[in-house]
Amino acid sequence: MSAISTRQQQILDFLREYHTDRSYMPSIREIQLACGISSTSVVDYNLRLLERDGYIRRDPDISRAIELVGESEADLVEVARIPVLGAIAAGEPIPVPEASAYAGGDHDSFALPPELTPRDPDNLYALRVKGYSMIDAFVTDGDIVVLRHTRDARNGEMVAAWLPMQEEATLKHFYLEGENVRLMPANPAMEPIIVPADSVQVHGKVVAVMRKVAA
Amino acid sequence: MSAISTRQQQILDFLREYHTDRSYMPSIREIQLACGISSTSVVDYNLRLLERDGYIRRDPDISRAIELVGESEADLVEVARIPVLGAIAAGEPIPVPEASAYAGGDHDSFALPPELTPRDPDNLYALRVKGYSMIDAFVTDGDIVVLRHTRDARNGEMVAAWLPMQEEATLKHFYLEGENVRLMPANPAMEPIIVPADSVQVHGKVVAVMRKVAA
DNA sequence: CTCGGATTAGAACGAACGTTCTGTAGAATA
DNA sequence: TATTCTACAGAACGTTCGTTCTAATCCGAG
Repeated sequence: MSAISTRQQQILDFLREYHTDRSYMPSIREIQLACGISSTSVVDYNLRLLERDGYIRRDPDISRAIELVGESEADLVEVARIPVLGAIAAGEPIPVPEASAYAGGDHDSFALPPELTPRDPDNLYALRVKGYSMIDAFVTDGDIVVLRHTRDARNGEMVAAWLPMQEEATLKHFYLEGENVRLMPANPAMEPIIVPADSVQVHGKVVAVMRKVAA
Repeated sequence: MSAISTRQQQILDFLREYHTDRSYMPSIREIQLACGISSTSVVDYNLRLLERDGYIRRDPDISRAIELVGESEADLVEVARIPVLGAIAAGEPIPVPEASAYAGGDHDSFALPPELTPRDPDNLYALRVKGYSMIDAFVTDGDIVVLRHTRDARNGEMVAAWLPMQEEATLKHFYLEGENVRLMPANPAMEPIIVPADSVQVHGKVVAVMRKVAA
């Protein structure tokens, strides 16, 4: 790509701005007006140069058929939108996802970055952490935990579990040992909990944790 | 949204297909042709219904100004790509971002979800956490910490600091108190560190933390 | 059956729009 | 100085395109 004139940069900037606003491209006369150009032929002239140099692509005879090549589209990333179903706190039952929740439910949603998205992005939901009861899992008040809804876990996986006897919600590593379940804190300095297998309700596996640090 | 007729579904499908191919929308006559409709007025009629029911949005008098609301555009999210400059560990100096790093450097990059992106997404970089020395900040091995590069912090902000005397990197809340700096662990059960202000190098403020939990 | 709303047809109008032609002014080149 | 290339200006032409008007057809409710 060769260097670009002020005029062409101006047009390019306007194209980007206009497109993010309206999701379609301006007409030549709109470019003319916005950039203070006195003739449509000048716009056409510069668009030709921009196309020759590979900044845009045009479809002849078609209105507003300008495409920005590369860049602008490049940092648009496809992310999984997952619903935030509610909060998880020590003494409160864990919200249960209904089938409808994953679709276009009226929940808040959260964009999980691709780096944290599992191969299989189904049955994911998120909960906001309330309180400081899960610091043994390096999770603190205000964090978002992303869960995959499942009723059974494999050994070693971190699960969100509800203990009906204790009336307690917790995030622990899961180990099934015969009749019992051992729930191991992520922090090895803390003590495990061992409870009968039938008094543990696994609500999902923890997939990711994210935290926005207050300014 | 009310139910949708076969014809309208057909048009909607064509809009999606056409848009992914060309990145702009078809004209009414192109819709007519593609869907085997005998009159442009029928296309217009059905587009009106689609707009009334909230499936699309149109800009009157403007060619090809049809927007698909929600869905197709919705899971494409503009995210900030931030460079991962290296690792942060207790006994190792904190990597310093060079000016070139933020641009098209050859670093790994990470897509920060919009929910965690600050108003001002400049000077952001990320570090991978090595080891378990920062559990008092609820940060553990393998976490990604997102930092905003700055040399001075305001009281209360969580910073990434390097203590040259102790040769130690740490994440703590920052409080300047006269000649000294008090570094408070996020976990209130831990003890603060108080050091002379000139023996603390603030490398950046912590903006976000993210963790992928092992399957 | 009749009535009324929903859907389709055909045609035409006029605005929006891309394109092209002619011409000018300045900078670069020789 | 003469020449050429770049950038801009103004106007006009011919499509493309959204819109509208009228009328026909279909179909379920009463």
